[in-house]
Amino acid sequence: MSIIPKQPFSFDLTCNIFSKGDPQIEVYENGEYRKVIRTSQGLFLLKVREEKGELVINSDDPEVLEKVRYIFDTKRDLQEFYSAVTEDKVLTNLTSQLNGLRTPATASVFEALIYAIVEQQIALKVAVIMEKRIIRKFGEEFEGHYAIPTPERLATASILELRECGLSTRKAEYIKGISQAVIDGLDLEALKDKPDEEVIETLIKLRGVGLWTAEYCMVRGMRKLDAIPADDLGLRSAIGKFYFGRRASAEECRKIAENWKGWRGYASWYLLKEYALSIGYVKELNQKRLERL
DNA sequence: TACCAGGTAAAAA
DNA sequence: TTTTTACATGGT
Repeated sequence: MSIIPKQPFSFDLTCNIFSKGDPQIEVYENGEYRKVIRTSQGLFLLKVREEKGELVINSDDPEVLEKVRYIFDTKRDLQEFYSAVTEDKVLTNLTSQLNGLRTPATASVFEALIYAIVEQQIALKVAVIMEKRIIRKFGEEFEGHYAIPTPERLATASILELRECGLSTRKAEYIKGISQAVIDGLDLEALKDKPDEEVIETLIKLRGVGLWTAEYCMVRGMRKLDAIPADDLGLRSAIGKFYFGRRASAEECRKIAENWKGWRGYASWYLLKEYALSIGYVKELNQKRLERL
């Protein structure tokens, strides 16, 4: 089955962050995105490719297709975002360079929340190593791949087992606590439909979840596109580079972001993408463009 | 070798 | 109430 995404849409740019991913967890290689997802039918090894502007999926299950639409944000009209930020020169430049880039979401809110905890304070590269250890250790094996661990599995993991993945005792406790809260009835998925303030209020009641973690989770796991993790070091560096010539403070970030109202999540993703994740890619892309001229 | 890194809760002041 | 500290570990 295939999906026709709303243009502009760039599968290659959107998947780029997975190009160095773990082939057994989540990866983009040889033009194919691959990940084990959880549906009401159980686990499924999702494979997505782009052909002639359409996303080709190895399933015709409506639930899987809807998941793909969600992960790659295929229904959104990016032109609305581009039009909304035309007064911002920095962003206008980026939106033309990164035309069609979507923010890839996690398949579940829980997944984003766990990543957020792991990524607190430590270097992103270190965090990614730990995340892979956690998934390999606690995730169910399926067709040679590993699924994202369930709250049930993480809640019953021992502190020692989690620490063996490199986590601090504290973060191990956070992850167990959040998993237990989900088991006890906290419906993270339902938060997607609640107003931003209510989501933040709910999330920061959890031990280990501060404002940064809540906002990160909203952007990465809920498509709350107006949320912005202003405390994020990477974002503060990115905004700083473009608007201040030094690392910006969280307050300065929120102030700049007022201009992007309605699209703060997307705007910050474009800035981060350029600044930290794929500067090389954009350069390479532009180089290819030049060569063609 | 230190020091830093997409923070947070708990202790100390 | 506000400020400081501990935490884990891989890069640089």
